[in-house]
Amino acid sequence: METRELRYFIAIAEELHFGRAAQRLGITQPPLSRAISQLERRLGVTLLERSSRSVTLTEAGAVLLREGRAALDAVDAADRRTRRAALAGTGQADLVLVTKAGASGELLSKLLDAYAAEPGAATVDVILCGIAEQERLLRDGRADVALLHRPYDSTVGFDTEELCTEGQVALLPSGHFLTGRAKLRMADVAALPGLPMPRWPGRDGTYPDGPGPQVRDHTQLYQLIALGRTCTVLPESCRVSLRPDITAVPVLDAPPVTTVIAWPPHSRSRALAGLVRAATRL
Amino acid sequence: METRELRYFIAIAEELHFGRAAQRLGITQPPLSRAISQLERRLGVTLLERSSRSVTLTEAGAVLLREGRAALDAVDAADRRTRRAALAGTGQADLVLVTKAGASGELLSKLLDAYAAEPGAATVDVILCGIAEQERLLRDGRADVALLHRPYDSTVGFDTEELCTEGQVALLPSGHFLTGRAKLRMADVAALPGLPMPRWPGRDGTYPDGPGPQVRDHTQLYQLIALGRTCTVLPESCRVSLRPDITAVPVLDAPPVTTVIAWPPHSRSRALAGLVRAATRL
DNA sequence: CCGGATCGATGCCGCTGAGGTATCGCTGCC
DNA sequence: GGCAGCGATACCTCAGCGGCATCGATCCGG
Repeated sequence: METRELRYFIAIAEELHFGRAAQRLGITQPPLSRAISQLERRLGVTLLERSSRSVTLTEAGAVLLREGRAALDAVDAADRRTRRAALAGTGQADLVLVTKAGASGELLSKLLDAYAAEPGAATVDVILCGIAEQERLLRDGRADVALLHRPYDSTVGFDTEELCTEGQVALLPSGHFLTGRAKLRMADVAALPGLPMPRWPGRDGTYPDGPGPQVRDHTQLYQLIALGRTCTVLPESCRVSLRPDITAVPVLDAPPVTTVIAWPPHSRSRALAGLVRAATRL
Repeated sequence: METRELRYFIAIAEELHFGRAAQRLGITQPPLSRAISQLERRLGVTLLERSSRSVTLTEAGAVLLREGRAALDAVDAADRRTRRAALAGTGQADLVLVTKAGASGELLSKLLDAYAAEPGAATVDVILCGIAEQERLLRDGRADVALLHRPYDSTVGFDTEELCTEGQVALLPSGHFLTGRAKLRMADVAALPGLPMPRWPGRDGTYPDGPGPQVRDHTQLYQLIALGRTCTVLPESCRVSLRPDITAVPVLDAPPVTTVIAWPPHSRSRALAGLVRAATRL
């Protein structure tokens, strides 16, 4: 199976329309029709049900869509990582690290400092993004390593080392009556009248239903907390960069958050191994 | 990058010889030379250092070898799983499960029974093999799901659910003086004079150095234990199928072994989801 | 120091197959 | 029933893949 065929099939499987898929691929419709039926012939499998008015995926087609995406990501990763490997020492970044904006800022800077101090350390680029993108960046080779936070982030499919574990704190508007308490329980925070927990977008970009305000990043979140519209529970390391109009109170029974360094299991380059070593020594 | 180019490059990177690589690929040498230099031109990267008497990999070439193998495995997996998906309901196996021979026999049969009793259960094939092959089979799509044993097996790169945890027992020849004890410690077993621990092959197929006998499977192992040539520590579930000339004694401070069900993270088909559900309900 | 052997690169040719244009056949809709 | 939308097919062109012959560089034995 050639990657061209995979790309074609995935385009059709996503569009469910030969014409539009062809347009997206920058070719015309007939070669696309032929490529797909040839792929079906070679696999000995019907991938699409065509009814001259609509195209639908068969069971096997759905499998190939899932598996093919993963395979194409792997091929793209090979391409990108090879290109980047060739630039080593030219001032380009040898490693690309992704993490969530607003999380583990202190740990990250300590890690980068510690690694940079090592002899022969590679240069490290940092990308800040949402969790949904992190996985994708690691899988398709635009990034090499990530800082993730269990149990919030899934570490499925990656090799990991634990870096540190911390408790969680509730963030409340300063002056809120609960800020007088030295410690809280989840039940105290969950049912606060007038301060519903915020809703974060899922990995498909849509928001779950519920009473809380929609938030996309920590700036929005902090603003809404300061305004007295929401409250939240975050790892206690967020305290070092907290605005004065927000107060943090430890939540005893919140699950502890473990920061881990994660990378695709097969890609253990020398530079990556050095970074991981520096991280575990912190 | 096309899979053909990847296959060509990997062949050369492994052989480090254009002629032999071409032979292995079933083509002649000139097209291979051209394909590689074209790949290098397209990537903008030198992959091989040719000195007209020898071929060596560059840094970037080594990266592409690693990443390319993973990518090709992913493409092969897409191919195989698509083919198998199309055979659903034709009496072919819908799921292929791998595990080590001689481990968790009881758990496995309970799992298969429980799943088979579910409405709409798919047919499940079982492959027994060594740990080195398990990973590969899962990665290139010849298998869909595995039973692994932490901490012995690495679960890196896979999604897992824990099934059960058990202690470990020492296996000694019946009549050995230690079999009179109700419990042991690792130190008791490690330093037994005349009963050195056996040596298992690593994932490259070679045996580590040491005094113990080389073993390749449990039959060999049991034979050597019964002969009084070695002893070992295994999960206690091995007791149900133990020969009478071998005696098991609990080892209190041996690390507990957790049996997990593992699968590639992106491939969560309905059948697989059903099997995992049945497993967690055991 | 030279002739032969080895090995990768290059020039040239034939043919497969990928992509384009035009058109057909089917289907749902007004 | 006419028309529009959509995928399949027929036919053509040409890029590019693979094979053959050969070149140029390097190593080696004598």
